[in-house]
Amino acid sequence: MKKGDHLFLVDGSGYIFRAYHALPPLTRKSDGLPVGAVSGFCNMLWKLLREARDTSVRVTPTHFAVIFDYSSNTFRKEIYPEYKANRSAPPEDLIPQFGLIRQATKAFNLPCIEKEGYEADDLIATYARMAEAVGAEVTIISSDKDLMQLVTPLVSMYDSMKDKQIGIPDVIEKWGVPPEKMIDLQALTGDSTDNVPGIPGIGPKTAAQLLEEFGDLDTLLSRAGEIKQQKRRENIIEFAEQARISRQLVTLKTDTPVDTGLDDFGLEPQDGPKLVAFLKAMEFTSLTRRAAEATGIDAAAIEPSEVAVDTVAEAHGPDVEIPDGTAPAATAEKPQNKPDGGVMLPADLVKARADEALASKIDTTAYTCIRDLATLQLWIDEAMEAGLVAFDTETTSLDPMQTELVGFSLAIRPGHAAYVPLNHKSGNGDLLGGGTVEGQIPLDDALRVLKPLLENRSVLKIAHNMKYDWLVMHRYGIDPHPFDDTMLISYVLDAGEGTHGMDALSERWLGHTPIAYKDVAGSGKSSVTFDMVDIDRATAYAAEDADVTLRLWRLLKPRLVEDGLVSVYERLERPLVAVLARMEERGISVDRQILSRLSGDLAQAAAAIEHEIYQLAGEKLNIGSPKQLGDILFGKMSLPGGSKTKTGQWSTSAQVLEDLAAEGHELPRKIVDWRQLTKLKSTYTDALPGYIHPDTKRVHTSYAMAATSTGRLSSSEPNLQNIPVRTSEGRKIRTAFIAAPGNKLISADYSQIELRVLAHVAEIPQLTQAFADGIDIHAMTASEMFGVPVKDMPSEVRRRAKAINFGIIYGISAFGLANQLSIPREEASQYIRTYFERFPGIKDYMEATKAFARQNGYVETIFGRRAHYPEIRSSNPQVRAFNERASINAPIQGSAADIIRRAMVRMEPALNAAKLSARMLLQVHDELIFETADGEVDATIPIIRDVMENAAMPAISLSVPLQVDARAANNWDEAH
DNA sequence: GTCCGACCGTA
DNA sequence: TTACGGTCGGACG
Repeated sequence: MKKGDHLFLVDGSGYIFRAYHALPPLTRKSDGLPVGAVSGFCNMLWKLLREARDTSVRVTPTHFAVIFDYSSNTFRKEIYPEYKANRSAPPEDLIPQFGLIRQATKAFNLPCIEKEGYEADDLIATYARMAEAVGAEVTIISSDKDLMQLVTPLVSMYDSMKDKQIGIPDVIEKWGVPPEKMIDLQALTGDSTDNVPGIPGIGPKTAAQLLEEFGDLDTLLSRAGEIKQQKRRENIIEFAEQARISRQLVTLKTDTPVDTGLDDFGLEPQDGPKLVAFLKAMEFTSLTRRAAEATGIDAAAIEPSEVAVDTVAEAHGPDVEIPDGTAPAATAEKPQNKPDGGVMLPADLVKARADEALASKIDTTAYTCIRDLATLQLWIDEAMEAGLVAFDTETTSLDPMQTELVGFSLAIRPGHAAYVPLNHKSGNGDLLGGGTVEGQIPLDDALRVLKPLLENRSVLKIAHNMKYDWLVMHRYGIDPHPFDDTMLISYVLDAGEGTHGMDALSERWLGHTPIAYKDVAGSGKSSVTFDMVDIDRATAYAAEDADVTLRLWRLLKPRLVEDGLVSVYERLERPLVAVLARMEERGISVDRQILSRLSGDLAQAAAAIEHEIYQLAGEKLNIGSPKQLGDILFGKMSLPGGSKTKTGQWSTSAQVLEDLAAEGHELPRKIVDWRQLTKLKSTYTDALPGYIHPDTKRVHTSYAMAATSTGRLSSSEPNLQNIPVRTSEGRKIRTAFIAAPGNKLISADYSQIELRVLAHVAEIPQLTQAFADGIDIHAMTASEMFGVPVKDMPSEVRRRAKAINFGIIYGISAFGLANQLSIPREEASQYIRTYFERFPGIKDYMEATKAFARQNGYVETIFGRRAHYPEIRSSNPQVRAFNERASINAPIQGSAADIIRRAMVRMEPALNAAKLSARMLLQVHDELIFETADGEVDATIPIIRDVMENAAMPAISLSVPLQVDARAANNWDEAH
């Protein structure tokens, strides 16, 4: 930058608040996202930049930057803790706009500047002085009086909302003092909005008069005795120190350490497509049109950009790989409905959509069946025009890795839905297998016209359980995006409130029972695959699913905004869909021979024990039947003590049998051994080979994203999250999970993540310190509780402390702990009391969590995910106690689940950036399994560790470090 | 054929 | 004492 250049500095943060209050509220039509301040901001930038190109206007910028506050924790808080302490949380419908305005700045191709610990005003002051020093002119786009101290012959201000230039004469006219005395003036008057005290009874007029008379603040304070008016004199003397503090508070820092130099602010040409894409995403139609015209591009050809929405104030940080900013929503306030009406606020939209959903009836006879390419093209054109479409696939199997596409359905508006049959067969098949039904579009033709729709970035695809449809379509060479998933939206909104299947949601929200699958395809032995279903029946069923999905989306999506859950959905759920789909698609290699050999060994060992059991029991029996076992043990043999199950049967649990074995009985021991062997055989070594895919020769599990109340994933068909590890016999099964030739498996797991989360959320100093020091956490607990030194601690003492630590995470009860440790309940009770005495913060956390759950009906993770406990207020003490324990556990288990989700979302980009080929294969709650080429192992592990250990950042800065242990080997057993 | 309880594998 | 899914036996229709 040089003399003659002209720097524009926009006070972005100041603008947000002013625009929010000055402009009418405005929400995005499609989902009710509040965008009023964003709209005003974009219009202002547009105007400033248009004038910048208009050479007939005298003032034109050569350099341009938009400056934001980073957070309210600045050096001023240290000088004066009450500074800005009177500020309440911003209104909820303003919160998402903070992030959007930063994204708008980038869309306009302008530098977006912020710095932790400094206010926007300090950065503006610093840059203004830097520019002045090289002889450049500066215009500050703001009307904030706090910035007026910066005005000089070279620096002026511009109030964009009043279209008014502010120079030295304007400051004098308005405040009665020149700019350089503004600091002293503000020190005297104070500022109620920022909680700057000043001197009581002195307003701008008096302050100006006093400064005129005495020259400056210091002179005034030293000669205060000369003031004639008694009250004024007394006040100035009494509050002199307060005025000096005020001066420090209002004086802008002109030496802020800055990361970006002035030369980086050079005005770049507009990036038309980028700008139009953002404006389209915001649904600012007229500005989109103007921007497209001015930059000479076709707006219709530009796809809206994907915007990230923060719902929590101050949750923005510096640029990171993944835009971020989730944080607890507990401090956010409910949006205030504006009485002036006219504009739909989220709450109104939610209500309107709920009414609409219940009012409109679903007519399954009104759907279209599309049987020729021209009609399909018309529907696709219509969906393109609409910008959104509900989509659903119909297939031959529930397994997306095996299934074949039979048809698909589309819905563009409620009631406006169609089914496209592609591969229906005739039912009266003879030995030749029946024929393909006439009048279906050839699969390749249909996919050719469907692909541009599903991959068009300007058309939102809506599905219920998109991971399934994504996998199906991906196998046909299509990568659907962008998308919304009504199952996941429901999960984010209502986890813990029933299931999130489409039929249940339709029932719950639309008051409509969709056609049951079994009514179309039959059930059990008489069931047929969907390709054998009559096309008319299929049309009613399939098109209805798309219709219902669209209606659910219209109803549920706005609730995300109202409840402040947009970022949970957009950061923790939606991006994971494709990540998990790829993991499922990759599968993991399982060695059939190893399993087969283990199976044989287990069968032999079990058979031997079986004979011994028959001998000891004196008769043959079905050992797998707890009922028969109970009759023998406690009836015929009348062994002592057995407890009963809920249904009054004798319990034959491992615990009971172990206790009997400890008393010297032989039979119970044999039964326990037999159970272990047959469990391993039936559940693992016999079952797993059946899951090996015929083509890929790998095992492809399926992850359920919306199955748990806490935010954890679950795995099924097969469940790869419960592969044995605790016993050496069980661990042999893990040796069958192997890396492909030339590759290694890497296992990376978080160490003690839930206890670390507990230390963070409950703020327990001893735990935090122990994790910071990297010492044995259970031994530390034992030492604190029992006064035993950590060195040479008996293992039994440590074991008890460990059980208590886990108990705490589970919402401890004396009954449960007594059971776990096989000690009297009184003793367990005493342990818990001692624990709470040593770690009082734990007790506080538990009580606070229970109270929150009782008050709100849900609890929250550190990232704002909710887990609902509608029965926490039950009058049944057992039910209530159970819900209390679960609500204590959920924030801990759920926060850990959120952390690993964040790691998973970031993992692929991080590996790609490092040019590594490692593939993420499995997730086991606190562990990730990868497969990578032999030669890349050493380079890959540090990347994995880095992503996992920093996964909470920057949204949450944990008070404890996260530690990840990672190892590579040829099989899962050795890698773990 | 379908459902539920008991049991047990994991974090 | 939290969160899951799979297998089995046994009862029901």
